[in-house]
Amino acid sequence: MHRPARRPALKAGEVEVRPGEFLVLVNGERLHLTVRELELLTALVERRDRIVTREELYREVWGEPYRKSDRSVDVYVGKLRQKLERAVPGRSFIHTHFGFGYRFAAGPERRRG
Amino acid sequence: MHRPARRPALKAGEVEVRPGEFLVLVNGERLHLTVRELELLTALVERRDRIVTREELYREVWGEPYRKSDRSVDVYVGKLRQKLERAVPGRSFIHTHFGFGYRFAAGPERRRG
DNA sequence: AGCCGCTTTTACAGCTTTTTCACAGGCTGA
DNA sequence: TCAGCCTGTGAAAAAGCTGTAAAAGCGGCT
Repeated sequence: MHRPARRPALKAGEVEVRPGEFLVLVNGERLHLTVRELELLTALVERRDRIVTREELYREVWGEPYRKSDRSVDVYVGKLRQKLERAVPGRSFIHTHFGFGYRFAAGPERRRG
Repeated sequence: MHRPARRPALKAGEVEVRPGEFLVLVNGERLHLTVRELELLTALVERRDRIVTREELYREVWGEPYRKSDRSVDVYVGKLRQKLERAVPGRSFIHTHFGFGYRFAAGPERRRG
């Protein structure tokens, strides 16, 4: 893993991630996450509004090559969704793109191009 | 699932394809495509204004030799036409050249061939 | 040891996509 | 015009992907 020791805080809508402080705030409330959950959420928020493959997420968070049979990313996306849903009911942050990967989006669709 | 990592964005009239981001924009709006649809559209746009045989398309997208009885290319051209028609009614991007193949064209016709 | 919390793996149901099939209709050369 | 190959397309079958609960694994702690 080659991430800098100090990683900047990221804000995406209601979600604020401060990886360096091991802290996630949702609407100002602390969200209790495990290490893996925090790292995966950080990776997703760093890449917000983009479709990210499982391979990229796995490499970034687990630090080793992805095996297609490995479902860890899916399982942790599930955990994050549960916790985010409890924090902000009715809102969905992590979107599935079938066959491609996942995309974190906090705001309304951003127009691109 | 994902092919060459960094493929450049392509723009052809109203259609912009960003294969590296798994993204297609039509008049700035995201067009939701499946993996095969995206790859086929990318192959066509990369060869825009040229007649492309099914053999070439099949090799490029499916990565294996074409069998003459295989209608996959036709089926997916149909799917792309439907989705493009919904995005830009009245415009047709993918033209059939009977006995030869297909041709993607976004701009006005330059000449007949 | 037993318990606890976290991570990884497994299993399977439910979906979506892809492939294949069948047939209607189109095109072309003779 | 007609026979015969080509193309469009809906639909069924096959393949593949995702969500998720539950089991199994792994340290650390008391």
